[in-house]
Amino acid sequence: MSSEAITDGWVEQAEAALAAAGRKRGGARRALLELLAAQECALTAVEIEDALRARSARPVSRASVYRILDELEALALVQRVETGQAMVRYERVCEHEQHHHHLVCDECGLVMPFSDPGLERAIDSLSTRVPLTVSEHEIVLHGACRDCAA
Amino acid sequence: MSSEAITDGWVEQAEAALAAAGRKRGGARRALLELLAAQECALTAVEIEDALRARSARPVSRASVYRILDELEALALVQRVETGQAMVRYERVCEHEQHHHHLVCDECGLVMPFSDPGLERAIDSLSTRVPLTVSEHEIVLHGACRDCAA
DNA sequence: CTTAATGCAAACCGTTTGCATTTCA
DNA sequence: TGAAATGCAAACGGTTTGCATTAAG
Repeated sequence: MSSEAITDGWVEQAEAALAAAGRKRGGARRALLELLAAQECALTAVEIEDALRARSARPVSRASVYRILDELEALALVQRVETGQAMVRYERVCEHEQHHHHLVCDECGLVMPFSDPGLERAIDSLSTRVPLTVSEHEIVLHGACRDCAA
Repeated sequence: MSSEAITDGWVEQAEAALAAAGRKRGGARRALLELLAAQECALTAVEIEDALRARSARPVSRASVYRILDELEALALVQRVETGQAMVRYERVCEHEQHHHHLVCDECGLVMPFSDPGLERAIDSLSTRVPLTVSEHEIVLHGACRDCAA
């Protein structure tokens, strides 16, 4: 399916990284990995929990969702996205995939990904001139989406 | 003092905007405005509350701090800054002042302002090509500050 | 006087933790 | 069998709300 093509073995990459870190396998985590692999953009913990319950996929408790996301974040397999919407969002990080950022509609809460080479260049150059060893950056543009602006 | 020179009458501008919106004046809000006017970078609600209590300035209750910040944000006099540190930060918005963004040290929590014309240009141009009527943007670079990276 | 401003304490809600149980290697 | 994984429910902590009181216009 298309989602597998897009993620290009991200689930396997994640499992390998976890194994290398001495972790055992588990069904809850596997289900969560597969869900994230199929997403185009960031989800909240609750959205993840609901999706796993709804999809007849293995239900995973809220606590496990957070714990698993934390582990994945520590291994840089997942990234937090702060959209200013009270809850944190999470999405997979895939090396072979183009880095993207987010557009947030402050009216309806819609979150969309976007990417822009010029912006990446500006950030990369900036990163070398700043009193911080930059590990990550996150750009969020706020505004009104097409439907809401209409 | 330098803080007044920097803020260039922001307190008065804010009071005027509030009056125009039909609001009455109040001591708590005034104290909060003066505190924000004197800051160089974003503060959390708790930091604001503590600063007002400590400085022998008028103490302001936590609830009022949040309510006042919400009002000021609605009038675009104050801006939220999401640093991914669990609590939101707030800082004044001053038209006559150069727009800045933030560096966050993920080790010690230090938050520093920075600005970069190239980045602003990239964002402005980007804003016209994206399916969102952009009202605001926020850039946060995460990493390790000089002390923590050492 | 009429409405906004404020304080206090309780409610909220996303997230984290403690503990008992199950599963993997 | 020993360590990691998971679920459940309680605890946490930042933020918001309800309600009574005070103060501005």
